[in-house]
Order: sequence, then C-alpha cells, then structure tokens
Amino acid sequence: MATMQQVADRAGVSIATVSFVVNGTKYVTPATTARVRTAMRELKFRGNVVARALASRRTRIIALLFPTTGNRFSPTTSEFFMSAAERASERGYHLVLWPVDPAGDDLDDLVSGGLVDGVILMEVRMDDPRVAVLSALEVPFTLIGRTRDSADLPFVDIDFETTIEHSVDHLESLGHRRLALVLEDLGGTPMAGYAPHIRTESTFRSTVAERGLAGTVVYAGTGSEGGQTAAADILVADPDVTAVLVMKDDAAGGLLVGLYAAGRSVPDDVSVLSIASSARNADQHHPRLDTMIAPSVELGTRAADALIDQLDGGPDELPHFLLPCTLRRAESTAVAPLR
Amino acid sequence: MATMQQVADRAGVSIATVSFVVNGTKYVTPATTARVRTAMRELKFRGNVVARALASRRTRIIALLFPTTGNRFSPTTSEFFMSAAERASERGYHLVLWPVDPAGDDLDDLVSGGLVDGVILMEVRMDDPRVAVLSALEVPFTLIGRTRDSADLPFVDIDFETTIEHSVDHLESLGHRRLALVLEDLGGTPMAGYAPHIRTESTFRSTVAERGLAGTVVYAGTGSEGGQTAAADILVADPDVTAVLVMKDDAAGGLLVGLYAAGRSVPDDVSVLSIASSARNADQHHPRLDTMIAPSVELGTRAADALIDQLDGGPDELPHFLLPCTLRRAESTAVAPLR
DNA sequence: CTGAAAGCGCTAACAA
DNA sequence: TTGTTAGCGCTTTCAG
Repeated sequence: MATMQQVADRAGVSIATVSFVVNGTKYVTPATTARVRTAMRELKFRGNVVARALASRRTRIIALLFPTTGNRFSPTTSEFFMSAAERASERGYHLVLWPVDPAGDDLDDLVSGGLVDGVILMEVRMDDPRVAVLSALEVPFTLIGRTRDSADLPFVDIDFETTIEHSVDHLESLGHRRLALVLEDLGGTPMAGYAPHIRTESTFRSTVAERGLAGTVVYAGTGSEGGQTAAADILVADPDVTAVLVMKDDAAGGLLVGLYAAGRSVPDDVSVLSIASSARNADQHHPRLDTMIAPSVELGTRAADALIDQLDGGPDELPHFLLPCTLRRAESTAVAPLR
Repeated sequence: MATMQQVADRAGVSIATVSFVVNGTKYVTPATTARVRTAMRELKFRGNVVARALASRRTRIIALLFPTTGNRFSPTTSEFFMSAAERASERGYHLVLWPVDPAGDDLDDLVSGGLVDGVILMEVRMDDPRVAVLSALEVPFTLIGRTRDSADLPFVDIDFETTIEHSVDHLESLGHRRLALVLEDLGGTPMAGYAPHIRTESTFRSTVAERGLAGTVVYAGTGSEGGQTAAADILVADPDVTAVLVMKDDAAGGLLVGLYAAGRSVPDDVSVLSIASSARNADQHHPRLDTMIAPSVELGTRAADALIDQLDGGPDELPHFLLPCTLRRAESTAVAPLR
C-alpha cells in the first residue's frame, strides 16, 4: 500500500503538495498536479483513512446506532438506514449501522477518538439514556425519533400525533365510533418507553376522548398468534368495536384471523388500519389493509442531512422535522379474511 | 478528551506505562497500575481509537458488507447481522454493517488504511466482483455464502444442496411427485447471479430429475401479487402439481391466495414448503406453512468466528462451514387459505 | 506555488 | 518493572 511520501518521491514533489492535490486544499499548478496524479496511479495510491483521521480529526464516517436488543430490524428500519446511507454517500460521507447497547454503555469506545464524526440515533425512547451519554461525549448527533423533551435536540421523526389524528379522521369518516389500538408489548424489555408507542397511545386516547369515541388499547405479542390474541382481547374489552389501528406489522395478519374467528368480517364488520408500516410490508398482505405508510425514506434522508449540516456547518437552526404517515387505501374490494 | 500523556503525567509515570496498563501488554505492578487507573478515571480517559489504530494497525472493528442495491434486508439478514455482531463483541471486536456498492467499487476507501481489520461479505453472487477487490486489497475476509469456486476462500453458508434434498425428501415422503419451485426474479438487477438461487434451482432440477419427479421452476415478483402470479404460472406449467417450494418470503402469502383462487386448497390439494426463511417471518403466516428455517444465528456466529480466527491467528485451516435449513412443520391442522 | 516541519495520540522496540 | 523514543501516514501552518 503506497504511502503519500512514496507518491511524493516519485512525482518529485513534497508530501505536502501531494496532500494538496489529494484534498484540493490549495491550488497546485496543472503541471505538478498531473505529475502527482500519474504517480498516484502508478503506485495505486489509496490514502490511509486512519492517518488522515488522526491528523484532521475527521473520518467522514457517521454511524446509525441500532439497539442490540430484540430483533427489531424491520423493513421500515431498513428504509431509514438505506436512505440515510444513500444521502450520506451523496454528501461524501459513509454511513454504517452500529449495534450498541440500548443503555448506551458501550458508546464511549465507539465514539471516543473520533472514529466517527457523528451519529444518528434511532429507536428512541422517551427518556433515552443514550442522549445523555452522547451529550457528555460531545459527539454531534441527530435523532430519528424524539425523547420526551427534545426541544433543544436535533431530530427528525414521524409525526405520530398527526398520523393518529388522520387515522381517526379516516375511520370516523367511514362512520366508525368505536375504535381500538393494537400496540406491541414492550413492557419489561430494554425498549420499554419506546417513544412511538407512548405518543401513539396517548394521542389515540386523547383524540377519541375529545371526539367522544370509544377507544380500547391492547398490547400484542409476536407473530400471528400475537395478533389473534389481540383480536380476542379487543372483543372482550369492546364487543361493539368496528375499527382497529394496528401498529405491529407482524401481528397484522393474525389480527384479521382473530377477528374472523370471532365472527367479524373485515372490512364489513370491522375496519383495520395498519399504521406506521412500510409499503413493502403492507404488500405482503391479502386482503390488502388500509395502511398509514411511514415516510421512512424522506426521514432517513433528512436525518443524514441534519447531521451532516451540523458537521459541515450548514444551516444552524436546530432541525425539528416531523412528517406524518400517509394513508394508502387498499384498492381491492372486500374480501373475507382467513377461515 | 484526555490524552494518554496527560494520564501519564497525572499518575507520575511514563506514557508507555499507561499504554501497558490500558492494553495489558506488559506486567505493571499493582501499585502503579492503581495509580494509573485512578488518573484515568479522574481524567475520564477514553483512549483514541484512531491513534491506536494508526500505531498498531488494527482497529478491532470488522465490517459486514451489505449491498446498497435493492432493499434486501430481511429478517434473516437481520439474524445474520445481529448474531455476528454479538459474537464479535464477545471476542472483543465491533461489527458494523457497511452498505457498499455490489460491484465493490467503493471498497477501497473503506478498507485502505486499515479502518477495519477485516470484512464479512454477504449476499454473495456466483461470480462476486467483491472478492477479487478484497483479495487485491489484501484484507482478511470471510463469506456468508459461496462464489462459484470458493475452494480456497473462507466461507460459511447455508447448505442449499442438502436443504433442497431434505425438502424433496419431505415432500416425497408425503407422497408428492409433482413439485414446483418459486424463486425471486433477480434477472437484470445487480444481484443477478445470487448464489443461493443458482444453487437451489440447479439442485432442485437435478434432484427431481434423478428421482423421476416433475419439477417446475417459476420466478416471482414482489409481495402478495408476486406470489399470486407465481401460483398461476405454476398451474399453467403443471396443472397437476401437488407441492411447491417457495424461497421468497414476501410472496409466500400471495402464493397461497393464488393457489386457492385456482381452486386448490392447502395442504389438501397442494403442499407448500417455505424454504430458507426465518422463524420470525414464518410466524406471521396463518395458516402456518411447513418451513425450512435458515440457521442464520449459527452461521452469523460462525462467520464472525471464522474472520476473527483469521485475524487473531486461530486455527488456520480454511473454514468451509455448511449447515442446512431445518424443517419446522406447521403444527396446526389443515386450514383453508385466503378466499 | 511549493516545501519544511511540527504535530495528531498511541504502540512497541529497546534501554535502563 | 518502567521509561525513551522512533515511528504510524497524513494535515496544516508557516516560510520561502
């Protein structure tokens, strides 16, 4: 692996000059530039990222922190990640996905010594311990999500409040007055306090209260069984329910099964609206469900931008970017769910 | 951010001594060790990974390379990633997921200068250009997957050959003699030549041929529609088919719908076996499908081990580790699929 | 416009 | 057992 010094020797210039042409830091005459470039090519010079990082204090690498706990990597997560990575790449950065303890304990060695220039946090909890750690470490960071009080934190997030209101609007416009909400059960896990759930649940409760609607909330376990149990739970709590919001992708199918098993057909007896899901996930269902699709790509892109702006000294107001999910109606005609 | 020199000064020792206690490189008396540790604590010394990497030529970071193309991050992928990360962590390494161009073009700057000590490749194609790049770069690497000729490459992989034979065994034992295989359609994409498909298809063809069975192969598009179309295609090609293998998770549901739409009930008329899927994915289905579950966790762990052995100078034979999927039978009684 | 040289923070001989 | 010191490969003033 050729070093910069070797390139310099070969081109008959100083190492500083090579550095200048490599980084475009200073003007170098076309003639010397050419000589240097030739030497670089001949020696297959690639540059040493680590040495550069040590000298310049930047690596042009940013990390997306992902909790090691649970197996929470969904298609939606994937969209956040991929879109953020793409944007980072466009702006001359590399984005890596870094699994870290949800408590933030192993954050130090990652970040200390400038291995990464900044980080994006996702799967944020209302009182996420990682933000304190990151602040203490003085690492530039941006959230995909919001803590309880994110007023002076840079973030992009799904606008769950608006999403839920729109969802209820939609269902109300269909004539529904008795709703239910299915959430994942995170109690007792390290992901307890997961902000999207808290916000969704409280917005749901307040919205139905304001509008004088009935609103039941149940927590679902995993997979088809989780959904089936949730359906049963809902019907116990409110036998007259006519619409349910599900924010748990892997249980959505089971929910239909459960409803049908209890003699309800979808959407004739009960409307089901899947929320904060991805198109890719929704497309697996048949019959299609009405779905509030998460703006993951847009948010991933924005998150990368927010962080990189911070690093490169772009606009300096705190980014507080919220985007609601958008409704995608199932176009197919009514179909009975599973028997 | 305190430097090692500052710690040394504070503890009244030389910087070398601090380095020794930090890395456990040499014996240091308990007394001095204590002084150093105290100083480190007082100064909140964290150590500079970049400087250490430059001096020692190792970062203790390994990367799992993931193609930027397509949105191929499945629950199975997630299991590979998480388990490899966990194993790496146990062995004192960090594992990051690095999105790179499937052609391997942007591999240089990642790897040059020893930003990562080694890499694990996944989503491997039969003639994957990335292995040439990696070899040229002289970076230690391990594959999750196999190229056409991996005889002298370190790899761990699903044993697709055995998996398919077991699948056919299973179906044959159920009395089926007319089979079909559903694969993802990757033609024309950068992922064309994806090794699992090639191996699965060719093993399937040769196996049915040897045993004198009928074997139809169809390629499915995405989501429920993809599966429905695949079902129709199969029935055109072989109206008497009685068993189908699906290696496309998101289309499995649609396949059932399609079969049912064509008047076939599952599993009475047609048996469906989902292959190389994950438990998490399979659990979403209702009715449950018989599933050949991929040994992702075991393989992710092995991959990390193989790479780290290589790095730390463990056993030096080339790891060639193959594990077949294991059959998980749907316990539920027969149910009609979607209507 | 180009070069000299002082670091960046740490590791690892080699000495003592 | 601990200290000295020469790098690791590159960036970046500061001169010239």
